[in-house]
This record gives sequence, C-alpha cells and structure tokens, in this order.
Amino acid sequence: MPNPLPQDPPDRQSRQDSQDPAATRARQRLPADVRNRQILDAALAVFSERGFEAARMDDIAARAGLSKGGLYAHFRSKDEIFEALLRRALSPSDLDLAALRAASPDMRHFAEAFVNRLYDDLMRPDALAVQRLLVAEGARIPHLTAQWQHDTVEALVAQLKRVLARCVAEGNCRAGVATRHPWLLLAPVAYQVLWQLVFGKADDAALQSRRREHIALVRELLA
Amino acid sequence: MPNPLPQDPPDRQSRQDSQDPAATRARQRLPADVRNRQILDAALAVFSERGFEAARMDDIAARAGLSKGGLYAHFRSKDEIFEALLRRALSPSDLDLAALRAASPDMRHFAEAFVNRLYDDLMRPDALAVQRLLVAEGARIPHLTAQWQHDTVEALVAQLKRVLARCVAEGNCRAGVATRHPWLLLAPVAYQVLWQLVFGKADDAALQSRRREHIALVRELLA
Amino acid sequence: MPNPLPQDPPDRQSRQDSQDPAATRARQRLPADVRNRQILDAALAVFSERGFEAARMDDIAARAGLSKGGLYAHFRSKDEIFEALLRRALSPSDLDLAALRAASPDMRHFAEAFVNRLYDDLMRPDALAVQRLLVAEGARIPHLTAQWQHDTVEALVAQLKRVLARCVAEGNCRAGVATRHPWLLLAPVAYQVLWQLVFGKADDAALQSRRREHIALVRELLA
Amino acid sequence: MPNPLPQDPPDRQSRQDSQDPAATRARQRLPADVRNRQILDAALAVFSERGFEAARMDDIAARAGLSKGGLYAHFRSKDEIFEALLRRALSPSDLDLAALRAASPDMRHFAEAFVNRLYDDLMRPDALAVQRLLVAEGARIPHLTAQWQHDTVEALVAQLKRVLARCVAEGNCRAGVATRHPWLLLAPVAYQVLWQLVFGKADDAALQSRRREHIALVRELLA
DNA sequence: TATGAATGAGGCTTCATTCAT
DNA sequence: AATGAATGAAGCCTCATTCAT
Repeated sequence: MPNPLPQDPPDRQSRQDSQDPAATRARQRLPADVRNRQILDAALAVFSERGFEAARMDDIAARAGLSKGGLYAHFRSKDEIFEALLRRALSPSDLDLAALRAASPDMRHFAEAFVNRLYDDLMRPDALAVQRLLVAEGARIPHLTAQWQHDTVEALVAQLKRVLARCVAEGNCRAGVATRHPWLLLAPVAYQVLWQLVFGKADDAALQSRRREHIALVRELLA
Repeated sequence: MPNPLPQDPPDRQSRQDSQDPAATRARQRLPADVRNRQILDAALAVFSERGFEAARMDDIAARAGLSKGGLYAHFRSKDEIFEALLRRALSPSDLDLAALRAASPDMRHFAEAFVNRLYDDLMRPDALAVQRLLVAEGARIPHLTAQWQHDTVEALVAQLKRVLARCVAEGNCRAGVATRHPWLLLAPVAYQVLWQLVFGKADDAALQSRRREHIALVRELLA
Repeated sequence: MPNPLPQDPPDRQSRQDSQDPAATRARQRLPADVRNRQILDAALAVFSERGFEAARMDDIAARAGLSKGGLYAHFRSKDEIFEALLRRALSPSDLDLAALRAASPDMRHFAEAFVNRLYDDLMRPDALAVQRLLVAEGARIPHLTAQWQHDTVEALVAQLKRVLARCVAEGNCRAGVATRHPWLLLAPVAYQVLWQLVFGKADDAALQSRRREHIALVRELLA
Repeated sequence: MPNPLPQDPPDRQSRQDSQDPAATRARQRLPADVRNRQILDAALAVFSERGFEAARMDDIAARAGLSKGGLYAHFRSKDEIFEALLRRALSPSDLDLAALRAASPDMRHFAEAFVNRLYDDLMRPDALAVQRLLVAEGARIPHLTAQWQHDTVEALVAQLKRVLARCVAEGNCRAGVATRHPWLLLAPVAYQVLWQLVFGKADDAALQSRRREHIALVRELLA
C-alpha cells in the first residue's frame, strides 16, 4: 500500500545541528500540544500504512521524533493514540452548503464548487488515510464512526437535500431522482475514493478528468 | 467490526451426532481440496473480521475444523493462505453484459437487471469481506489487485461502454455523460459498498431502497 | 559442515522404473534388515551433518527412501535410531595388533602397517561422522561411550603396550617414553581427526603426508 | 554430556542479600558491555552443554540473569549470540613462543613451559567447551573457523617451526621428525582434548600424568 | 509395512508496556 | 518529559509422534 502520507519523519539527528552545547545534549522538550500533533500525524501515517496491529509503537515514535517510552508521557496506550487520532480526524466538517449555494449565482457554478469541495475534502492523502483506517479498523471506535455518520455524513446529505429542494422551488433545478435522493450526487466521489483505496495512486490528470465528469453528471441531473 | 461472514464455523463436535463411538474419536482425514476450501473459507472470515496481522492462525484452524499445526500441511504460511484466499476471491468475473442486454428487451429492464447483478455481486457478505481486505491489506498482494483491476474492473467498464454505444446507435438510449463515462453508472454501488464497509450493516429495507434509487438513476440518465 | 557422507540417498522414483505394473504401484517392502541398514546409514549422515536436535525425521526418512511414518515401523523413536546407530558404529574393533606384528617382520614395517590401519579406521568419512557424533552428542549414550572406551580404545592401548613390551624384550625396539606410554604413538591421528572435525576436508595429498610423518615419528621413537 | 562449565549461573535472588528492600525489587539495568559479557558467558555454557539447536534461549537468559525477551535488546537472534560467542572465543591467541624460548634457558625447560602453556590454553573447561562447539557446530561460522585456523593454529605451528629451527642451528636441539614436522609435538594435547570431549572428565591426577608424559616426549624428541 | 494428514507441545521472536535513570 | 533496557505475554511455525487408510 503506497504510503499516502509523504511528510518526512522529523530527523532525530537534526537536534544536534544546534550550536548550543546545552541544547545539544538536552532532550527535546516540546510544548505538549506540539508533541501531541506530531504524534498523531505520525500515528496516522503508520496506522494507515500498516493497520492497527502491525503498526509498532517504535515506528510511531521514530516518525514523531521521540523514543518509544516517550510516547507514554503523552498517551497511555496504543489504543488511546488510535482513538485520539480518529477523534481529531473525524471532527465535524464545517461545510456549509447553503453558504456555498449563496455564493454561487447559478446552478452550474454551484455544481462545480460543490464537487470541488468534495474532492478537496475526501481525496487528500491524509483524508484517504483516514478513510482507509475507517474501513480497516473502524470496529475499534464504533462510537466515533457512529457519531461521524450522524454529524457529518448524514448531515451533509440532509443539507444537500434542503439546498436542492429550495433550488427546485426556485425553478433553478429540475426535479428528478437526484433531487429526491441526493446521495446519488455524492456517489462518484465514493467510487473514486474506493478506487484509490484499492488500487493506489491514479495520476493527477486522470483524477481531474473524473472530477470534471462528476461535475458534468451533477449538471445534467439538475439542469 | 461486524463480522460480515455469518456462516457458522464447522462445529467440531457436531460430527459426534453419530452413534458410532469409534467415529467420535476418529481424526478427520479429508480430501485435500475439501480441506483447502474449508481453510480458505475460514481464513476469509477471520482475515476480514480482524485484518491480516490480528488474525490468529488458531482462529482460522478452529473455524476450519482442524488444529493449528494441521494448517501447515496445506499452506506453508499465513501469507500463503492470504494470497490463496485472494487469488480465489479475485478470479475473473463471468459477467457478460452483452448477453444481459440481449436478454433484456427494453432499456428499463436492462437497467434493472444490470444494477441487480452489481448488487448481487458486490454487496454479498463475502464480497464485502473481500473488499474490506482489498482496502486494508491490498498492499500485500499488489500483483493480484493489479490483475483484478485490469481483468475485471476495467473490463466491466469497457463492456458497459460497448453495450451503451450500441444502445445509443440503436436509438434506445439517450447519449449523455453516462454513455460517455459509464463509470458514473457504477458509482452508486461504490457508495453503498463504502457505506457498508465503514458503517456496518444497514438494514435490508434500506438497501433495497438504495438499489431501486440506483436503478431509477440509470433509467433517468439513459432514457 | 561439509557432509562427510557422500553416499547418495536412494532415489525414491527409481522404483517406478520397474516394468511390473503391480510393483509400480506397490509400496516398497524390503526385508527388515535391509531397511534397517538403509535407515541407520541415512541417520548417520543426517545426525552427523546437523546434530541430533536439528536432524529431522523427515530428512532421515527421505534419505533412507521411505516416508516419515515408515520409520516408525522400524524404530520406535528418534532416540532409538540414534542409539541403534551408535551401537552399530561402536561395535568392538577386530584390530589384532599381535597378529599385525606377527605379519610384520621388522619394526619399521610394523610401524607403517599399524599407522595405516589407524588412519584407515579413523579417518574414513563415516568414521569421522561417528566421532563428530561422539563429541557433539555423546552425552545421550553414556553407556555406549563408556563401553567403547573400555572395549576398544583402552583395549587398543593395552594391546599396543603388550606388543611393544615384547618388542623391547626381543631387542627390536628401543625402550623410551613411547614404549612406556604408548598412547603417545596414537596421538598424531587424534590431531588429524580433530583437525578434520574442526576444519573440514583437507586434501588427500596433505593427509598422506601427515600419515607418513606419523609413521616416521613412530619409527624414530622405537628405533 | 557433562557440563564442562562449572561456573554458577548468577543467582537472581542472591542480590537480595542487600538489606535495601527497594533494591530487592529493582530491575537490573546494567552497562551494555557487562550484560554482553554475562550473556556470552551464559551462552557458552548452554551451547556447549546442549549444542546449538537444543540450547534454549530461556536457559541462556536465566543463566545470564535476565528474561528471554531481554536478550533481544543485546543480540538480534540466537545465531547472532552464537557468532558473537565464537568471535570472542576465537580471538587470536597472544602466545609468543620466541619470548617463551628466550625466557627458558635450556631446552628441557622450554619443553615444559611450552607444553604447560598448551594444556593451560586448551584444557580449561571453557576452552574445551569452545572446542566442542567447533566440532559440533563449526559449520555455522565457517568464516570464523577459517580465520582461527589461519591466525592461530597455523600461526602457532609456524612459530614453533621457527623456534625449533633456531634451536637446531644453535646446537641445542637434535634435528629429527619433530623439528621438521612440529605439529607432531602438539599431537598429544589433541589426543587429550579429544579424550575429554568424548569421554568427559578424567581425574586431575591422570591429566597431570599425561601432561608429564607429553613433556617427556618433547624432550626425548628434541634432546 | 508404508503413507502422509493431523496433532500438540514447545521454541524463537516480537512488541506493548513499565520503570530506573 | 524523555530514554531505552527489561519484562512477559502471545503468535507463528516446526517437528516428533500417531493413526486412519
């Protein structure tokens, strides 16, 4: 599985570059929240690349720039890191479709803005990493997935339904399957996500084409 | 993660229903291909439920009705079981869209037959189990996923494209985004698959509705 | 460790060469003593090459031309094979130094005959294999080594002492350390044996030279 | 096989003689090189007693005073311990025969000093343990045995040859087989070593006699 | 006798977690 | 807070032995 998180592990030797001899010898003591973020970033990479069981605390530690034992100053266990990681990753989205619609004079423009937003949110490497984790290890955090389903995924469909209803009422959208069952408008991203998760990286050009085709579909269904 | 494979593990005691006390104690010596199938069935269940690393050879053995050591008379390692499992699961599909189209007088009927076939192929519990493995552990068998992508997934889209082209040529289908980019017609199943993989089992009624909505979409796009 | 036992494992396919269709299918049922010898030969090779623990019943069986289970028709356990093997290998030598002396008119001739006999007995590949086993695994069969020490090794030194005493009495040998402590006359073979066991095969030419030097030593000590 | 290494395993409880109850419970965290030495000492005992395969990591760990897992903080595998062990044991000897000769006014004295040194080097329990390993498991470390053969064994014979040549030149030694083929002067130790390896411990008195007989042989050959 | 699938005990190794420093 | 040696609980795999055929 290609590692979808290309950020470099912090170089453990780079501390030594400092000219300060005290700092050279001193252990790196960073503010807790910075360390926390480093650890969760590292954990996302490792968990997604290897899965929960195969991920080793050593790997996470190394990528986060500290030692295995050091992790335990910040998290009590591997499970706790995993949960914290997904809690952060699944924090409710701030996508406001009504605002997006308001900002988009005509429907064709909205279709584009909307689909672009979907791809930007879901097809980024770290978003794909999270989705891989949800598929592979979601059973470890049923409360979080359930909450995310309710607060984010279903909320998005509900928002979309309201926006489309108003669009139809205003005579700007054609009523049809898509306005009655708006999830169908999201389906193509799901197809792309699944493709990426199973087959790994498609080239960017192909992704752009698929995105444009998705936009065209939305336009055709709502025009 | 809800176990998507409800079939019971062969109960090792259930053989003892026999009245023959000798048979009660007898070791099972089965033909190699039968054992093979039992083992791969068991492995699919366990791997999909837990992932590769967390899967225990003990569990697979118990589910297959033999001892841990016994597995090694049939497969040389956990990895080999995994690969054999996916090799079997990803054997090329025999879906023949042209035949399906021929059997379906009108386009509306074809849409239904086609979508039903998709759901029957992809939403069965064991098919979902395989797809979960592809997402979670596909990196272990890149050659198999690549071959499956080429032989099955892309072949399906190509078939679909040919069928739709003829349909358009015959005047039975409307040309549109969907006929130009047939993957869009598949996207809703992907959405459903991803939903199942992430959120676990939706009730059957809901699934039926989504399937019907998918059919309606296809009809609207091709009518 | 180079395998000091070059004899080929019996080819398991060679049974099929028979034109007799019955025999072709029939399992090879050999006279018990033939099988026995095959098994012990195979066992000597495998035990010496790998040591007792690392030797696998499968390997012994394969080299003996039957299946693992088949071994158990002839021996009850791995230990039993090992003991039978050493019992056979350590059966008392028939070396008769008095006869050798009688056959050797002068002392110089006796020295040569005697040393040659030592090398022929102790430096053959299978004799070295046995000696390796005695060093590596002798603790498994203390009764056999003790008996061999008494019946063969010390008996040889005692024989030699008697022969040399008579030789001195006859005025054919010079009295000296060697006639008082005849083990010193044997020591050079021990050196060669140890060398072979530790460093593996020396070339034949080198061995011949060492043997001649040994003879020269004996002559110098007794002349 | 009689354990040739009588040193006691460090008793993990014996530290508790301390009156400090805190120390009683404390984990031992020793300097790496100390642990290293403890482990290799333990390994020599266990490997020599049982052979490589039959040696248990558990036993080595217990004898070294830590847990099985703890071994792996210092060595990556059983093989690595074995190699490190022999690398240490086979480090080139510092025996300097020329110096020994210089320190020994007459030849008779040199013979004694030289033979004593041989026995002190080769007949100590741990030296015998190493030699047993070389015979039983030398195939695992062919590079080390080859190097030892060259750097130590053959170097010794070469040194001896030079010393004897000068001794002859000075008129202090009689020229003979032994001065031409000095390995013959070493042979009696080989006999003793092989005897010990095969028959286990002879009593000390017997060993002393054999040593004196060896010295007498050397004197007789060189006088 | 011979076969080889099956068993079950046990070994090497890994790794989350702890803790002395 | 940080380190890393140490622990101890598994897990994968091997292999002597058994036994149905």
